[in-house]
Amino acid sequence: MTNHEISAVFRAIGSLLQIRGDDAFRARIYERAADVIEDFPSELSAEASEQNTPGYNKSAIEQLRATPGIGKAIQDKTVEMLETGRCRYYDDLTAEMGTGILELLELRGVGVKTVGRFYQELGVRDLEDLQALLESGKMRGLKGIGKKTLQMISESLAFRTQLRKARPLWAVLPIAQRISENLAQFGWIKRKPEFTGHLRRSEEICRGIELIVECQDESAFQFENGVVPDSLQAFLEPFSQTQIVFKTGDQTQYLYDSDSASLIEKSQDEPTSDVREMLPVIQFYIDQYFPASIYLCTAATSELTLFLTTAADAHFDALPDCPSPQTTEHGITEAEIYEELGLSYIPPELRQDSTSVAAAKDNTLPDLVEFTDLRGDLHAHTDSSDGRNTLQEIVAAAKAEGLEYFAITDHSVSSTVANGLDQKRLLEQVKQVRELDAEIEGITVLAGSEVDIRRSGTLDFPDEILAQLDIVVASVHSHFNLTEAEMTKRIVRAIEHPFVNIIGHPTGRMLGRRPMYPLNLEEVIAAAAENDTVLEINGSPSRLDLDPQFVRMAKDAGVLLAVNTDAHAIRQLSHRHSGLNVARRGWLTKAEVINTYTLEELREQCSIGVPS
DNA sequence: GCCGTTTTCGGCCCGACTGTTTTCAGTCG
Repeated sequence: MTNHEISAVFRAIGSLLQIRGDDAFRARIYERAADVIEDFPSELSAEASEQNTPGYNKSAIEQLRATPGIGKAIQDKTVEMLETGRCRYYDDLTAEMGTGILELLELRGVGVKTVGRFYQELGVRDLEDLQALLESGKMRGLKGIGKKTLQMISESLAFRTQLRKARPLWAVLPIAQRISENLAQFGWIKRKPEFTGHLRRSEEICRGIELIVECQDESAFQFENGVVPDSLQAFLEPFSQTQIVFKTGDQTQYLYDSDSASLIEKSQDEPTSDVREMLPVIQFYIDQYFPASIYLCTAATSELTLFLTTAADAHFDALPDCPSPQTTEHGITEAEIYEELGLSYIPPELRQDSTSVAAAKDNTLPDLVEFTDLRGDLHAHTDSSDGRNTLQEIVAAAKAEGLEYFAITDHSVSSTVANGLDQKRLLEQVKQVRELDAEIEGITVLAGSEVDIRRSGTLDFPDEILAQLDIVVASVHSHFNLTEAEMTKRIVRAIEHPFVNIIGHPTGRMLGRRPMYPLNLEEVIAAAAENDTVLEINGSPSRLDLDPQFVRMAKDAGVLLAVNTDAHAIRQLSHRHSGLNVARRGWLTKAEVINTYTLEELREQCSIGVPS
């Protein structure tokens, strides 16, 4: 198991204990353990840490045990998970309570106390139970839950229900990776499975998992006599609660019967001429709601399959012609397919809608920004506010990543929960940053702040303080329930502030948790263009804010963007990757992303890197 | 469950603010 998976188990234990009404302090220990392991600097499993010994990474476990708050019980359960892949304590808890109850915690308007009451007093075990309860009217008159709260729960429930079919990339990726790793072990697979569909397009919200596996030869997916190889049976076992469909290339469909491990021919659908319907594929559901497709191909058909399955429907329909399924022995490459279609090559991230097809026809597709173009990060936190690492640690890590410059932007005083810095602490930090910058070779450290935009649009620090900073990122962290007009005015006011360089996570959305706050993006973008204020693409997988559609709007208005990590720990420096994906999906070129600038260019063109 | 002893139990608890409700749960990063 990976650190991430272990962390998720501990977090679930913590939540379940609270819902059941156990000791809150004990529950908190599990949550803290989840935090520690999530951000642990090395993988605890020997495999994941690439040590050759089987089992767990011994020195990492010792280091974990030495962490404050991690005791023997947590260590034992961690080792148990690394050795067996299971945690008996967790299994017992979920056997008693189910896992559906955890989904209720994601609802807005309720916390662990209310969910605990639903569970303990009303016997609610999942979203369906709650939905039924809401519809029955039994929730009305419940102590402590008034009309407004009820309304919020209802809306949030609808948001969650929708989310079962459309999930954030960060939630889907680990499942897809696990499936890919499981498949890769089988002898009939020639090389590691490849992501396609939503995953290959790097969509922030996925509606399915689609993988391509290249088989040794076609016999691997003809399934003659209804025989399914043992390895595939083992693979499909966890999904056998849902319908599993096998399609061969000739439009024959089979239903998989897990009891007899055999295929039963399914009544024929209407014949179709859509070549995508003729691809050999195994389709099933990850759980009740989320579809997965595993496309089977050979070396000769792999790139064609990749091409056909990467395009979103709207994009596919806009293609001038459908590529012919005939292939040569070596197979046809995607580049050759585009050439044949009379189009310039369209990067997977742009195969979302019809607009890229039109641009490919005219040869006007942008030259998209590349990961290697990124020179620095302009939004990161240390343990002075709510980051996990010290200034020295995270700067050293940024340097090791090859960054040329790195801005320290801890929270400001209003963000009390995040231990925001007051003026005195900020000025102390600025001094430390300047000292570190003078000391360290190979990277420039910038002194900044992620300043709260207050309710009225004023900033959390006076001008004479802001003037001493190299960079000011201004963000909204409170009062999310303003009207659209109020929120727009608030943010525009911050944009107009002469010392603000960048607006951080401009729409405030949290993928899978809450939608963006009401905001008139046209006005915000127009103001940013007018005032030369940069808008942020926040690379945190749970945000990915701005959304690509807004990135494109900003680009078209001539606004520059910053791809920032908002790193709260060293590992989160990797958020540059997810941020870059968004930039590419928003059609950005190198010149439109300020992190690709040299420090000198940043100073001259963005007034970043110098006190105001 | 963890920690640290006045060494085998007792204390631990992100916190200011909001909004709905009437005394407290939820929110924010």
